[in-house]
Amino acid sequence: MGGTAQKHRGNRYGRSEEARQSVLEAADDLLVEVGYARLTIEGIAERAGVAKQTIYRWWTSKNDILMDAFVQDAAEALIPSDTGDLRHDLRTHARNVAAFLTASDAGAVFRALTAQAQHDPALAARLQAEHLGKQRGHDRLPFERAHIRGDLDPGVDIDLAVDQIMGPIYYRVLVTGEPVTREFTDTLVDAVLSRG
Amino acid sequence: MGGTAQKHRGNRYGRSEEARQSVLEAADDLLVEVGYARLTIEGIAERAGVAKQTIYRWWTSKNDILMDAFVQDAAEALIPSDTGDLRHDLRTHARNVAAFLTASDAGAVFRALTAQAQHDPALAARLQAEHLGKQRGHDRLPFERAHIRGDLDPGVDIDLAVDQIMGPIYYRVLVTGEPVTREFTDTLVDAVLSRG
Amino acid sequence: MGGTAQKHRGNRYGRSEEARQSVLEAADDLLVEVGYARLTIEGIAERAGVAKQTIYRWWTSKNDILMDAFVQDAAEALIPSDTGDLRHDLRTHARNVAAFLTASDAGAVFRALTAQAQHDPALAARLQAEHLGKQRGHDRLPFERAHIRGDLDPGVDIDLAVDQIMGPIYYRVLVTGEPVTREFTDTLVDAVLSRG
Amino acid sequence: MGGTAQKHRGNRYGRSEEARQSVLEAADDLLVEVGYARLTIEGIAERAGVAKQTIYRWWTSKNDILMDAFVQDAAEALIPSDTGDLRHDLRTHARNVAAFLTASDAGAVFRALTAQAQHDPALAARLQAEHLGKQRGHDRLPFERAHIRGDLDPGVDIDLAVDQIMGPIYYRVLVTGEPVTREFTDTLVDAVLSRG
DNA sequence: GACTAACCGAGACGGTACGTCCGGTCTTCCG
DNA sequence: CGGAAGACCGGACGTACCGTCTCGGTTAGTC
Repeated sequence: MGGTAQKHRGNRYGRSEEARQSVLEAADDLLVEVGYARLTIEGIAERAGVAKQTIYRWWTSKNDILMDAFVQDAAEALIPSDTGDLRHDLRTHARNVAAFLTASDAGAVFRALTAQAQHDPALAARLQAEHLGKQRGHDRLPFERAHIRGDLDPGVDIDLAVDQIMGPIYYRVLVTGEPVTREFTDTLVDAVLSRG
Repeated sequence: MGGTAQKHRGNRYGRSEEARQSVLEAADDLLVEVGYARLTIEGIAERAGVAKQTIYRWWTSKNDILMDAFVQDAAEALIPSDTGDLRHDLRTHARNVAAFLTASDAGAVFRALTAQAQHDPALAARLQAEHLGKQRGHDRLPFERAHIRGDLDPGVDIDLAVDQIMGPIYYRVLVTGEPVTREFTDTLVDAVLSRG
Repeated sequence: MGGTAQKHRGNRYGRSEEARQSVLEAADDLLVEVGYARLTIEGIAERAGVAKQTIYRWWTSKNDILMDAFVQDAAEALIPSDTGDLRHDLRTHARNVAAFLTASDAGAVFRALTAQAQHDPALAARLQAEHLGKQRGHDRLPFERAHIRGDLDPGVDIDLAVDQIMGPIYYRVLVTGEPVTREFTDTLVDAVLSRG
Repeated sequence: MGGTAQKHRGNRYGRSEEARQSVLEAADDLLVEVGYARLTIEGIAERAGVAKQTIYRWWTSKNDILMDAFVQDAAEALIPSDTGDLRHDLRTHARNVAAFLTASDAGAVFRALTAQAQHDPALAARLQAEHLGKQRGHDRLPFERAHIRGDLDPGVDIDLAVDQIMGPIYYRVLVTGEPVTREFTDTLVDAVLSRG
């Protein structure tokens, strides 16, 4: 990315963008096909048509690869709309988050990464820095816009409100495994907005 | 236990209770000492002073062992008190759940199991059947007691209320990694009770 | 053996003859079916319908079992005929030895035992004591009978003569793997008798 | 050797000659030290300072390793001298064969391989192809040289003569366990030469 | 236009742990 | 007290990946 990697196949002036892409795609595909436990670096290398050493030159672990793949895929996702109607924007955003987590390939990668982050502080930090921080910013957006518009009760703690909407969604996905319906997300939004 | 396993060291009339205990304790200890990733069945066997085959005779995987260890440890934990005051009981329970998740050895095992359950449906099912189902029952108890006492607004959806309190707690623990303070849990309880 | 074992199934008055026979037959059968390398004590026990401990109570190793099985089977075999004609008796005996080694089940057991005796001195000693010593006596018989009849040149070293006939037969069977034909054994006999 | 394996430590252009040698020497040493039965591939790997997988990459079994070790060691051994005197050359050769079989490390490996070849046809074939065939050629040499010199009775069957000398030697070594004395081998040679 | 440093594929290597098989021992209950 | 059953500790099996290390080939800027 960025401009260092061009079309060459790799030499002292830069890495092979082609190899990079092959690896990320192979990792994505294999995660979906065989699952996290059976995802191996050797398998990724073979599927990508790349030497194992090439992977070790640029990534430190399979989590590192998945993290890159996830960042690339999920880069622009999950920015809430801005219709000027707080309730509507929140309801739509909550639904989108639920769909992302339960129905998309990127969501599968996210769940795998979140799982591994439980026992890998470095991964947890990267996930926080490169995704969760930004995502929290997105999750706060509807409230901040409403605040600017003057539509928001000044007593509202935005971080708490975000936790109260997002928390139960992630809880169902990661812990209880229950389906996350539209009724459920709408109710969560309404509960937060009806308070105060 | 149960009557099948007695004092013998294992023969055709039953397994060795001593070996069973050694394995579960070794697994617990090693998880805390070296972490999930470096927890191996060979390591458990060595620490427990047990042959590897004895482990494979009774358990199918290291997750299976951890599940047993967790069920044994967490069996009686996290039952909410009953003071007759719904708000008080909920606040105390929420604090206890948070402490369990973040500060106890059993909580560490739970987080590891929840993580692995993301890519192991069989483990997810066992976790649901042997812990989460029962725990949800416990989490509902304060509301049900209040309902019986006539202290609860009849319009309250108990399952939703539980998700709204527990969801954000697990979300912070498993996803964002933020600390779960007493203020946070109290506020969650109050938000649920103030609605309607 | 001996008379201590009768029809009972094993109690304080002696071992079970039935179990003994089952084990020896199972060992014989399995040796032919799966070969020496895949012959296991557990396999013999299962096939014989006998507990492993019963085998360990009476035998020390699978070689020990095979040795018993072999002694029982080959007990009366390979005694040379006595027609009064040294050349004829030797030729017939040499042919019988060759047939035993190459074409019989007992011969297969013998070859397996001889092989293992190369790296098991205890087995070598038992094989010598319980079979080879007796067999050497049988191999010498035609010469001794001829000696008594006065048909044998007094200068003949009987042990050497036996080695010169038997040696090449065993050599072909155990080492070169060449077929041992009637022409070959007849020639060996003639060569020994023509000398002197 | 031969050009494929050079000084490198093993890469796609060839294997590590150093590892190959370590394994063969470790196998040789351990066979003598602990005996065939206690010779394990793990033991060889540890002694050789080599990974188990490296052994499995290049050899199929411990017999395969021993076969390689034997071929390398015994390559040039046991070629009979050529003094122009058939009786003398045969006597010397017979004594050398006996000494090889009973007193040398390579002979110990040979006996182990011959033993295993009884129940391993593939090993028997390799032993035949890579050693016994060549050795039989060597064993025939004195007779062939004498034939060329015109010193040999044309009626002599060389293969039979070789069997009559070598057979009893191997028989004593592999079967009866009797010592193979100089008198014994000399007598065998004389018996073959005095016929006709 | 030859040189050269970094990247690339390929894959051998020393390791660790896997899950299985079997050896030999021990314990329990039955006959 | 012998035997059936089978759990137990121990150790080796053969396999799968790990992460490291050469190799020879390729490529693009430099001299």
